[in-house]
Amino acid sequence: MARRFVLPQRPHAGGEIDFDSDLNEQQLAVVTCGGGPKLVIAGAGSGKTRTLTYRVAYLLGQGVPPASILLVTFTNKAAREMLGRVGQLTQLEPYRMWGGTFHSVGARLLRRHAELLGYNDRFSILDEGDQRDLLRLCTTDIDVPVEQKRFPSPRVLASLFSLQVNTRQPLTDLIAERYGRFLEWSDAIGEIAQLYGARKRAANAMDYDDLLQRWLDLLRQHDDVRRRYQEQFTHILVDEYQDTNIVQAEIVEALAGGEQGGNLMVVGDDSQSIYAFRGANYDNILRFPERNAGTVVFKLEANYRSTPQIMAITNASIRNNQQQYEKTLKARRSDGMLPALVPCSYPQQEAAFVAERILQLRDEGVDLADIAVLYRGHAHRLSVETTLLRYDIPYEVRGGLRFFEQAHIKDVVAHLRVLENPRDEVAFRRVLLLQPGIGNVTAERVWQAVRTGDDDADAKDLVDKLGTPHVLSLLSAKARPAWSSFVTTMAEVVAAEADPETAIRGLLEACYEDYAVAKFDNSESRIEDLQQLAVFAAQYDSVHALLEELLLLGELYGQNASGRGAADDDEEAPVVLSTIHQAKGLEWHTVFIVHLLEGFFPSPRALDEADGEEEERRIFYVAMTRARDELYLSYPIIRPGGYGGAVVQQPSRFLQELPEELYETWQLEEEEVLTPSAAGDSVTAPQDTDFDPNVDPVWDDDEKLGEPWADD
DNA sequence: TTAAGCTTTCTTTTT
DNA sequence: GAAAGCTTAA
Repeated sequence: MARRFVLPQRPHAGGEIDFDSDLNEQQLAVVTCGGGPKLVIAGAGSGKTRTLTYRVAYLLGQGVPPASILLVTFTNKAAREMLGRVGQLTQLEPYRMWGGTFHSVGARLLRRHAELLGYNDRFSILDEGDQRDLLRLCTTDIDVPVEQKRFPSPRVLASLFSLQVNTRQPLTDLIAERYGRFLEWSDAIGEIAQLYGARKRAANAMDYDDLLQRWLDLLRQHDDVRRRYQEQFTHILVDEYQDTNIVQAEIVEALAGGEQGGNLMVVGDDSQSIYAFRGANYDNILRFPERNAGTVVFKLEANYRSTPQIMAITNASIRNNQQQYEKTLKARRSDGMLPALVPCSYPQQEAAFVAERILQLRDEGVDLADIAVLYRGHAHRLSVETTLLRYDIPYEVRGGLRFFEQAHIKDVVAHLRVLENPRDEVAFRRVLLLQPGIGNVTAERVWQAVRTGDDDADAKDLVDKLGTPHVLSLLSAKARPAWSSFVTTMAEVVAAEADPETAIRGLLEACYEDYAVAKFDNSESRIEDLQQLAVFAAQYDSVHALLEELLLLGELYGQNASGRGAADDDEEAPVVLSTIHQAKGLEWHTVFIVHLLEGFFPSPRALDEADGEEEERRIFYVAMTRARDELYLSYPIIRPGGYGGAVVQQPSRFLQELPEELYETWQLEEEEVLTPSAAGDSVTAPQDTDFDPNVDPVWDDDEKLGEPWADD
């Protein structure tokens, strides 16, 4: 009815970009290339992000409309940063471009077309915790003979079903391969898979894997939809392609397969593929040219990040892998110090070394925020964390429990989810179980009484039902007193509708604060978190937008995870503690990699998998290539064993295979002091030793330790 | 039927 | 060395 008036986006004057001087030859070739499938093998530190950014800017400059460009990245943060940068370069508003992770773009498209697949546009997204909750219900529903052997836990089931989607392997094969002991349960597991799928649908809910698989279904089953997006996305760029799985590859190939299609550019580094455990398929990048006829392969081989010394050691390490694209990274920086190999006696000493060296670096003028401590698994972070705390060095932990995954956050958010999607069984049960006097049995009854398959049902209907005499009759005497105030609260939240902040504050005051005090011993900090959540929610003008942010876009982590309230303004920006996986794509002046022990890194469980060792070596490679100037590889020779006894460990095989001339061994000596002195010079200057990583540096002893080494 | 208390099971990495 | 899961008491 209204007249359409199109406001074209035009580059402003001054938006001129000097491609020639901003990029090297290889980068420029990628940025300015023509149509057709493109594979860009981009070594670590080769300016991959820069190249992608300029490519997008270039396309816009060529007159490609922003809405025709789809940029898929590994994290949403990366997408935001890249598009923001494109915006700066081109003076165009970046919001018209499509950018994000596969999951977030998938969710966006699926909401548009949900009805075609039997969902509605307010479908819930189930995270892992929700997935497990639902799987538990499914397991209870099929009657497994209890007296027999153990049945796989929801966790195991979730990982099986996820791999089933992401790797396309038959369930029985997966069970046989990874959980042989559960083979006898294959039939029951298959049954649960069915049940789980049906229950997700009934709940109008998708888990992370559905966001990919349903997206592919959408493209495959609905030609008109597929054509529409093939026409829209004339340029598809995918970053970190080495970490995509089969479903993701098929999605982009389907999208790029249109008539003018084929403008698919994937960028990645096969040496940095570290997500096979969750179904990422190395073949995607290795065999991209086979799958996409006419592929032109580019290589970015100039490394601007690291010193030649660091590059020498990283290259030497990755050379031990068989499967990879041939490439030669060339150093562009001037010489720096040799990477340091630091054998330590025990974890506390290792942590002390890290802390002392950090203090020295700070004195030398290195920003704390430009220093990272990386480890293979979260468990390794503890000794470093406590030590940094003692040294009063501010730090920030990346990863671990995400903000949203903490119980108290999920509890409160579950209320909002019910309002958004009244069919969300998982969220509704969670809310019910918070009420006093209600356990599993009553929750089930109430759910059966109020559940609806009605597509258009809204939250108000649901809340109205909660107040009916019928529902009331299901409750035990214990549950009744609190019930009416619960129903009132929910009704108020419904009334607050579009305003997530008000809804959250209302919930807190009406009931959750009391609940938290009773339930958690650290209720204060949890309530504080929730206040933070309310503040955070204020930026969103709908519950819907808030939920999407929390579940998909969130790079939001727990407040309590940082050392000294790192966010405060006049505080120094903190040192970063992170798993290697979380460190992907980042870089620091100095990187410490700790706990490089055989038995930890490579992870023994990974070694069970085919090609497990190569993947672990790539993880090690990713870790080392994060460093620009200084790299410290350390390990404690004694680690506290799982059950009490300390165990002497070998250094990681990844250290043992490194040529000696590529690093320098630092021998730690403990200063002899009688008083517990403040941080001093207890870290010695580097010394030459003839250390051989095959031999324990301090003790020639390979047995279990009966006696503690204690401090001598 | 709930909820507390006790036992058991793991810990690789995450959108 | 914690969280989930099961048992048992109320």
